[in-house]
Amino acid sequence: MSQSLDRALTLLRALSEGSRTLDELAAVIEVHKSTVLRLLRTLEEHRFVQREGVRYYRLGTALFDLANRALEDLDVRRAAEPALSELNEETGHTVHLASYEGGEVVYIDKYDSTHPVRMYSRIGRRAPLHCTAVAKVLLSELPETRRREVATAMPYPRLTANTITSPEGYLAELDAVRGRGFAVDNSEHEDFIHCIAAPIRGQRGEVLAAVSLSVPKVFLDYDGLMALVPRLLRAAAAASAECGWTQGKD
Amino acid sequence: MSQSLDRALTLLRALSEGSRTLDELAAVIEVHKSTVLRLLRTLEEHRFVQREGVRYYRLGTALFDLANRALEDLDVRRAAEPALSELNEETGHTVHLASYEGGEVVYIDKYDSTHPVRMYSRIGRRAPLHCTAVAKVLLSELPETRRREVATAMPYPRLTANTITSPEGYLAELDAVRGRGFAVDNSEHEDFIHCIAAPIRGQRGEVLAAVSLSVPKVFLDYDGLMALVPRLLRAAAAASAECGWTQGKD
DNA sequence: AACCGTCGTTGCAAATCATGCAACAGAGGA
DNA sequence: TCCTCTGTTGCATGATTTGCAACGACGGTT
Repeated sequence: MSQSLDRALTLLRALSEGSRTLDELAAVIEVHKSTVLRLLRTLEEHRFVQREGVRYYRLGTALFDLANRALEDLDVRRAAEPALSELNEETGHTVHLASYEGGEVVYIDKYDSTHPVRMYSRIGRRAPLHCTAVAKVLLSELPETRRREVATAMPYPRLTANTITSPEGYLAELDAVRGRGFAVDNSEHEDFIHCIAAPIRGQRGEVLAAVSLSVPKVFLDYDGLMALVPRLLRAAAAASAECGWTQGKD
Repeated sequence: MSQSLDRALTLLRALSEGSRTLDELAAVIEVHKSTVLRLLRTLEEHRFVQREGVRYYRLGTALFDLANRALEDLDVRRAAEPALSELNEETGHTVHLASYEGGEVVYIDKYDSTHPVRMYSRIGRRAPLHCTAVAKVLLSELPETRRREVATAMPYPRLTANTITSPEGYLAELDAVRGRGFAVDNSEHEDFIHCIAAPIRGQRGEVLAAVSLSVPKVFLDYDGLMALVPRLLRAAAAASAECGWTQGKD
């Protein structure tokens, strides 16, 4: 709708992959370099980009500022922090906090494993819907019609031998998740990692976010992972309590 | 230079303070609300903003993604991580990593205190130049002329009884910092906290970033803080080694 | 040392693109 | 039910942005 803005945002995305020169960027959005130059200048004024030497441009500090300020404002994140941090320290494994935002599942917090072997993840990253425990938790409590819409519209790329690859299979899995109160990713995303996830609920019992524990299979086999479920549920309950959830406490 | 882009970026900044409605935003940039609507639509397409219900807009997930991807690409940050994390675990105090980017000192990483009393800070935030240990470290090794330019141009708001409030005082302090290899913020920023910081160096000995330890005065008095200097310098040296620094190792 | 090529930068003229207006729609409250 | 408040759309106007072409700075090569 707004051409110049559209172009500028595309530039930012390009820059997120690393520094670029002026006409590399011009090639990306297919316009004259003088046009890019002017866009970059406004972006620079607002500190969204930054010059690196004379030739290269990269993302600027305003982005860090904006993003982290917004993250901080997420109440769930603040409220869940103590419980998740404790879960991370006690188990030593990677803990993720994810939430459902505008049709996608996004990692909004992360506590790295204290073990030397770590998995790769990033705050702000979008989680695949069909093969992660957090996504299963978050989608499992959508209204049924919406759930079906999403499940049929989304892609099911096979990533490992265990990946669920059909809407029917996925919808059945969501029902199971809702029934037992936690979700499992049994190496459906990456061969060497499996995860469990549980919901964090708010005042009215609605699901605000999902906590997950991700464990390399070399550390714990499937049964070992299942043994962690009570600990995970305890953390999720503590976080939920902080968010005003009272149901089930009586 | 680019009006619509300029306006859109201003909108983002406004949204970083919380959700806004359409005409609240229109008031911010003083344009017709239809104009804002169209800008928001493009921002929404790129996931820079997100609708919350039908009335409110807030920042979207693309921002988190961009910012954290960019942060991750900072080599210093990755390289320093193990050393800083260890420093944080051993001392239990808040560790900050800051770097000098385009004329400002920005926090690029943070390890929270394990003590219940925590200080407030945020990744992406800009640090005041005249009263923080990290800024002193980073500015102390600028070329002399540049250093003087910066020191005379910057403001010196008095924040505590100890705040340095003149360019002369500050320049002298920078010389001292360079001489002894670490910087101190002796409650110059906030009354109840004092900090020490040291440089992380790269291949050619240039300062890439600064590590700091921030300690509430109720935990450690000035002498206690000074006793931590060797531990801080050890962490800084370890991080420097990871960044390719070899000088001084022989 | 002089040349050439590459890349960033600027002034200008043309028209595209963004803007404001005014009218419509839909939700919520009185 | 009516009224108000807020979001949404179509359209005409012209300000804004765009591409061009020429300039300048830098670096590498012969």
